[in-house]
Amino acid sequence: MADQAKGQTERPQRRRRKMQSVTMMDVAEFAQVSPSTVSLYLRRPEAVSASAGSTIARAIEKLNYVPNLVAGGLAAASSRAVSIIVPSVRNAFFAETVAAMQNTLRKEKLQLILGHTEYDEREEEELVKTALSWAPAAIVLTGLSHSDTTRRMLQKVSVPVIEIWELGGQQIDAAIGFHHDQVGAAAAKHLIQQGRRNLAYLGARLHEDRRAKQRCDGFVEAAKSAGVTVDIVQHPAAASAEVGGMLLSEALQALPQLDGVACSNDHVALGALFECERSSISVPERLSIVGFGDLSFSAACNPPLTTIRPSGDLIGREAARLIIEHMAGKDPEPQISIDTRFTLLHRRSS
Amino acid sequence: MADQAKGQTERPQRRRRKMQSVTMMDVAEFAQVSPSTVSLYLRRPEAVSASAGSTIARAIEKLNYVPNLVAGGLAAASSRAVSIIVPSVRNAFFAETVAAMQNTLRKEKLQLILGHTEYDEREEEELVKTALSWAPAAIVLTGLSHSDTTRRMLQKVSVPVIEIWELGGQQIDAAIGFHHDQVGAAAAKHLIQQGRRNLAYLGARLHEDRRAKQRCDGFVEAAKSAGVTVDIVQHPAAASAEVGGMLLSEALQALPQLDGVACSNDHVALGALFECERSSISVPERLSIVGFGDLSFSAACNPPLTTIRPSGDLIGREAARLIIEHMAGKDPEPQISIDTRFTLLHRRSS
DNA sequence: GTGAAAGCGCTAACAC
DNA sequence: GTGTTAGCGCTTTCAC
Repeated sequence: MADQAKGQTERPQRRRRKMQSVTMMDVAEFAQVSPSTVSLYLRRPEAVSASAGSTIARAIEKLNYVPNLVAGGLAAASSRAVSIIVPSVRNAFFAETVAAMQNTLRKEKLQLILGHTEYDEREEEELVKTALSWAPAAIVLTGLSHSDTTRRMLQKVSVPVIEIWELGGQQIDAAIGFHHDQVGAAAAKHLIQQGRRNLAYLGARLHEDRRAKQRCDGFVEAAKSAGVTVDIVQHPAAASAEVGGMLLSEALQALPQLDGVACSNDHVALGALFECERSSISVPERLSIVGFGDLSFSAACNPPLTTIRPSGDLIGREAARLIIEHMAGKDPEPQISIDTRFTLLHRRSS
Repeated sequence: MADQAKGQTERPQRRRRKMQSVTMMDVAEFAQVSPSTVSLYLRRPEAVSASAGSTIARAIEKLNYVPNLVAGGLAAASSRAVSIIVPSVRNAFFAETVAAMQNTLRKEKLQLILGHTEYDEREEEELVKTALSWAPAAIVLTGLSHSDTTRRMLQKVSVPVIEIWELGGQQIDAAIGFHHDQVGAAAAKHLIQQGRRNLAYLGARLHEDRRAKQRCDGFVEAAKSAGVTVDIVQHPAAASAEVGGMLLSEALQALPQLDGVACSNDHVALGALFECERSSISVPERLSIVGFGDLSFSAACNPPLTTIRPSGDLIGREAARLIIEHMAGKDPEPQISIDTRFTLLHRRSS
């Protein structure tokens, strides 16, 4: 299987390991040029004469040559891989960013290497270490909070580091995202503007999800400084509709006057909506609900959910852009931070 | 930044590229052993004497050595990377599988390289080609349907290929998943068992999503052979609650007698549920709804959604297991196919 | 159990 | 514009 399409007397005593069948050298031989010309053609076709170019193209086609990126990465001391580390791709927010990055990077033939921290800094540390051993073109992390070791490793290294989905802390190099406390504040302001005076924040996994915590804090602070009643009701489990339902009934019990809630995200908000339905609490008349995320169901539920959209895809595209520009030799301004903002979508749940 | 922690007279005229600061050779020098011993220690610690082992361990620690997996991959002609190609990680089903794989593979220090086809065979072909150029330890594809070129490339290559999320077609090598037509049939049987006689399938993106189509076909066939009325209502857009609402009202208009629907997935089912709420159609009294996926909201909505759970995480774990076993030298039976089954969760929407 | 030697397939100076 | 040359950092025989 390994030896077809190759001159049979060429390398007679190459040791028989599982090797690549057709290499750049084979292409070069076939096209009657040197390997470096082939290499050059592959990376910068315009730098090669038209005639040589087309001969090489034909040879590649004929031999069915697939370049070995591993070898290329070793020789160039930097691979065409980008390492991205997120809490989990099960989370729709990060999935969207990963998908957007991948879709932009693939046009440049860059590969994404994925890692999941599951919200664990130790795990992140391991992931960063292995990521580094791939000599990636860039490494993308979620959030600004990392272990000291992680931070040290990353600072020592010449790979560009991009932190996503959070702004407003100490960043290693580039950061792309938004201020989560501003999200919380926007939700509070919106509810107050709607005449609500007894607020609560329904929070899920606030102890682990730093950004959800920031949104919560921003909410509480804005409410307090506006002089309205505000409370936090939370659950240690991950955000889900089930948790949302539980949190809302708990909140209602604690604050019978409750007339406005903001939620960790739209899953929680959806659960709150379901709970209102079960308890015949009319939304938004008796209670206003604001979510976060603008997930796929948010515009379709009853009533449609007022929510804050974070543009996770923009984050991914911007990250990809930074990486591509860096590879093109453009030296990025250090410590750059890009605010992708967010949008409050006022729908009928408030 | 590249030169610290290294003997300064050792390699005086190494050209100044962006190179790794501390290499295996540095570790060997420091530990007073040969590089091959270090290499051996790293891969099979038990094959090295205890004393040498601990000296090397200390050297690694001291120098803060991070192995270069790219170089290793080149020398070994196979990298510690697994390529996984899915339609999109935005889709919760594939996200779950990817997450499960990653979580299993990471214990073996294997990396996941991710690619998105966006349901495009041409794109898949490109992705497979680049995947191959990474000399991955294995390559994982979604579904059994690929372009001829893709299939040919994959067959010619010695990398293990695993196709996931579909069973029952012509497979390249290993396949892990379930029969989607059986899912459809199970939904139909369930509805009929509940006394429903006028069924419809609410399908999203049936022209692109082959597996959704199979579920639909299985549904229709089972219904027909049971002698009940059945219809298909579909929309070209991706599955969403919005589409679900539209499809249900369309179905209701076409079949006023309609008393049972199965949906492309739970997003569509949720939308149907919302539409019932808006139109005051009581579920399940007047209409039964069955979804697919058991997504995070499915148990929490009103009424809780009867659905079919596909165990996407099992698929991921099994794929990872196959790969790990293969790397351990275990020759897998060729053309193995693992049926991960599915479970119908009877909740109150039917 | 350990080391010497020979690459893996490619890139990037640099000379021509 | 093209070829020559010298590695990139590691793994893997094969002796010892």
